[in-house]
Amino acid sequence: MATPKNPEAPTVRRESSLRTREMILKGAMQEFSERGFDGARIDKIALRAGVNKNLLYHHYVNKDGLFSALLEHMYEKIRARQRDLELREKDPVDAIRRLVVFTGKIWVQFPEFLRLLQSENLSGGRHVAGSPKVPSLYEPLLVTLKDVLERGSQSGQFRRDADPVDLYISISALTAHYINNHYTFEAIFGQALMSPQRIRQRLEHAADMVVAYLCAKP
Amino acid sequence: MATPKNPEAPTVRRESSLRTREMILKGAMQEFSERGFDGARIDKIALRAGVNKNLLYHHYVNKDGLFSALLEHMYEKIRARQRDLELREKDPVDAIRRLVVFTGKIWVQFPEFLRLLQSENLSGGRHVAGSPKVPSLYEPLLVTLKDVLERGSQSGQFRRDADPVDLYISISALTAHYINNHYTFEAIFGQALMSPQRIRQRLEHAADMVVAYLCAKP
DNA sequence: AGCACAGTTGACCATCTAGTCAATCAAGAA
DNA sequence: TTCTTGATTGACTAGATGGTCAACTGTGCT
Repeated sequence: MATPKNPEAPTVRRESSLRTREMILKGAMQEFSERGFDGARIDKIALRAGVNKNLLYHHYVNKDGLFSALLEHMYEKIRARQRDLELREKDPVDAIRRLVVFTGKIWVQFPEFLRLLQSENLSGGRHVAGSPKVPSLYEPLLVTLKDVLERGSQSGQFRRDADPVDLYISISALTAHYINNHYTFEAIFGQALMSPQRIRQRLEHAADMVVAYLCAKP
Repeated sequence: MATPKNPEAPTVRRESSLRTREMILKGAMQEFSERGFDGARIDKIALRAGVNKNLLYHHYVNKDGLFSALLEHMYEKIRARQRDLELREKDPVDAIRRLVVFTGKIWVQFPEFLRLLQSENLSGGRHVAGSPKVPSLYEPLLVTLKDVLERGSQSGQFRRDADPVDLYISISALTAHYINNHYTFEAIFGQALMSPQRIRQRLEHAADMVVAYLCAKP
């Protein structure tokens, strides 16, 4: 190859390596989300990806590098998904309601991502800390949220003192915490929590709570 | 010894073994909460407890047994703490508000417990599933909560359709999720979340949200 | 044709780790 | 004193695990 003219050009080899990287991330996603960072085994990831173990080291340096890459990849995927939801044009109350339910459905659809985050926070956030890409991904969401809050308070429907960061954390909490901890909650309360109906009830409850907060006078 | 008359009698040996068990749990708490189940090392636990490694196996059979014992121990500790809070005699709104803030403060005071739960849920709740003690610990809390809700709706302050289980999960979510995921949230939002002032703001926000939900008409 | 280099591979290893074994110690019942 | 029994200890191991080494392949630039 030796100093190619166009390094971005899709050559046969470039495509093949792209495919293997995809396969590796897929295998890593399964293994890391099922066992957490420390429980995950490099050999199992290679096996799941159907790829020679050394390719993981070739492409991602080491276990931490692989986890970091996977985390970024998933953040992008989830944010892209969240961006599908258009909030600017709707009635503020509807917009917030939809944001809550939609966020909850994302967790249901990608429970592996939640487990990844759980594992990441358990290990002190060392991978996400080294990724400047992540905050930039979430800035648009915050802007949109601020915009909806602004419109809601100007129309007199929303309180004026709501903090967008706290609000987003609450939306995330009310939906994700339920799924993250369903095993222990099921043990505590002795009831199934992951049936579709029960999840629907949960998301309605979460949406009710957020809307009630925003519409309450402080 | 050979068939002692009173097996409960506090002999010198019984006391010593009690002390070592305490030390082991203390070391296990540190190690498990810092590294999660898979990341924790039996040798490190023994070292931290200042105790011979084989004593862990003598008293708790294996790593899983130790984790289960620790989990039960911590559940008891946390629930005992929660029971300190008397909710029956207060105004319903005040009672709920206090429950939220108090719950949040417990997480701040015992962050290791939250990490333990995170690790437990990450590994599919296999330890808590085998413990019949845990649900019985939480039944009184549910009863109290139902009682407060009942009083609140009879006085006309609270909505009538609030589900106590969903409500408790929400209280837990709004407070614990913030702490559980503060590393990733800090990375996302680029702001410190664990300062005493910021935590106070968070707990006020959580209490506001729960109260607004209960006081809203459905 | 020749060559450089990313991609790919199997063999290998130093180290770590949960768990085991067999022996020793000492409290206290008889 | 003797003897049982739980508490305690050091030495050991089988297997796993993250990571390395050196070699090979074939694309595509010159």
